[in-house]
Amino acid sequence: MGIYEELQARGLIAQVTDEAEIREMVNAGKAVFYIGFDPTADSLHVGHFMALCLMKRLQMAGNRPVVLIGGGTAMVGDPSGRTDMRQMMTKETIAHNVECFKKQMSRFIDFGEGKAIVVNNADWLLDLNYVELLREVGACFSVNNMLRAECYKQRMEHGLSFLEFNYMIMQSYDFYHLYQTYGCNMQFGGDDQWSNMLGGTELIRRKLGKDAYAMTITLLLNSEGKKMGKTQSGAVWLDPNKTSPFDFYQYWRNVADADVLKCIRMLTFLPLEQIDAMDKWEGQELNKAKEILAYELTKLVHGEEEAEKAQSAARALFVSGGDTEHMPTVALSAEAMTEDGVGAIDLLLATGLVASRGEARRVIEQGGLTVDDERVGDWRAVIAKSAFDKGYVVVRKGKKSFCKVTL
RNA sequence: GGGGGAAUUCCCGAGUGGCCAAAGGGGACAGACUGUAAAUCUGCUGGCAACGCCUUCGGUGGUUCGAAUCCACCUUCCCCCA
Repeated sequence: MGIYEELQARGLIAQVTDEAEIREMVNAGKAVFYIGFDPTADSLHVGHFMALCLMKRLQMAGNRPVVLIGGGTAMVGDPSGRTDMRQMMTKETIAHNVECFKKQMSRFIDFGEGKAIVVNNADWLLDLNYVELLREVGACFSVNNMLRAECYKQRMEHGLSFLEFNYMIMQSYDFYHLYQTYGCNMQFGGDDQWSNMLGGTELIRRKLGKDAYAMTITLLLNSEGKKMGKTQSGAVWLDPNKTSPFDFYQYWRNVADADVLKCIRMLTFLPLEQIDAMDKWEGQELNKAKEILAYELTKLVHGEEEAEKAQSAARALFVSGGDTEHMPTVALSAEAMTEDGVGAIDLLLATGLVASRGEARRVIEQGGLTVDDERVGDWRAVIAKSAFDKGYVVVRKGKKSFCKVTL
């Protein structure tokens, strides 16, 4: 089985320009391909992670990856799949984000001699001359066609600035540039990038009369059709300071039944035979699959040690008798603890699990607070100092939020 | 360039002088049921030293005893005509 077939079996391939050609090239390890990442935040998230994994798989099959960081395109902002305009970012923010991206990526991709390379499109886009560019590539684009592109459709209803309209041209120019500079003949990207990518192959064909290829990765959607990797409070980040390994683990541990196998197939590096065996699992057995998914992904992103810690902390909380060593921990401030002990509201507030005293009171009134497995039903209750004799108490809000509190 | 409309709490969206911390829905959170799942039912959803007080309806000023609501200017967005 070639790499192309494997990608297919994992459900990673969404659209391709020329299946036969791409299959042959990729399986033979002859592709020089690029994936673009716009540095719109100071950390990569799960969506990027998928792309990086794809890169890794293809690299392992002998293909040469080019990581393109969109320091230039980020100045414009990609309107694809968005209903609102992007916040304009300052040059300083973008430069900072570029650095953060590079650091995180080196964890997944081998940038050793003759392996993958990193480029930043700011290096060629920022120096472009407007009129020259218009004459050189602007002539190759049909506005009629562009307006028909899927990525602009949504925005046609709400308004699209000329700035963002040019995003497709920037991205196309990137591909054209990389084709000429590095012989890069293939582009990968999220499925929402399809029209932008086609713009590039079209430009190369018109300008150079050569064929270039594009392939998109299936977007990771849950069974309700929503993008995965997002929580109430935002994206699931790869930076441990933005999303702790424990929270990262818990995110995957809690995916819906219908999504587990899909995630394992698409995101992990487990052999397909093993995954196929899991496919037969049902009901409670799926919990095992969720644990595997959470463990494997945490290991890939944060390393084996962190994955072990997260797993053991999770088991400690949900399965009795585990060790509490790796649970998220907070120290109680000296003021909160009086002679008698600490008020239930103050204790809950100290964990950071609630945002205000009002919310803390509400949670307690509704029976959501547990201290060392004892439900505290009265918000006026005081947790005796002696409860801390062992050095800590375990505070639990609802079913899934925990925190160990030390003195 | 001309004309018309819009901005409300996490999101959508009612509200056009006091009865408004602001209907309704969604989401989130908590409880019951469970498998750390889904579905369902219930509660709850600005803050606080809490029968009261404070902050909030794009921004800044103003009218008024009293403004989300009226007026002026500003900002942003949408639609129509060029």
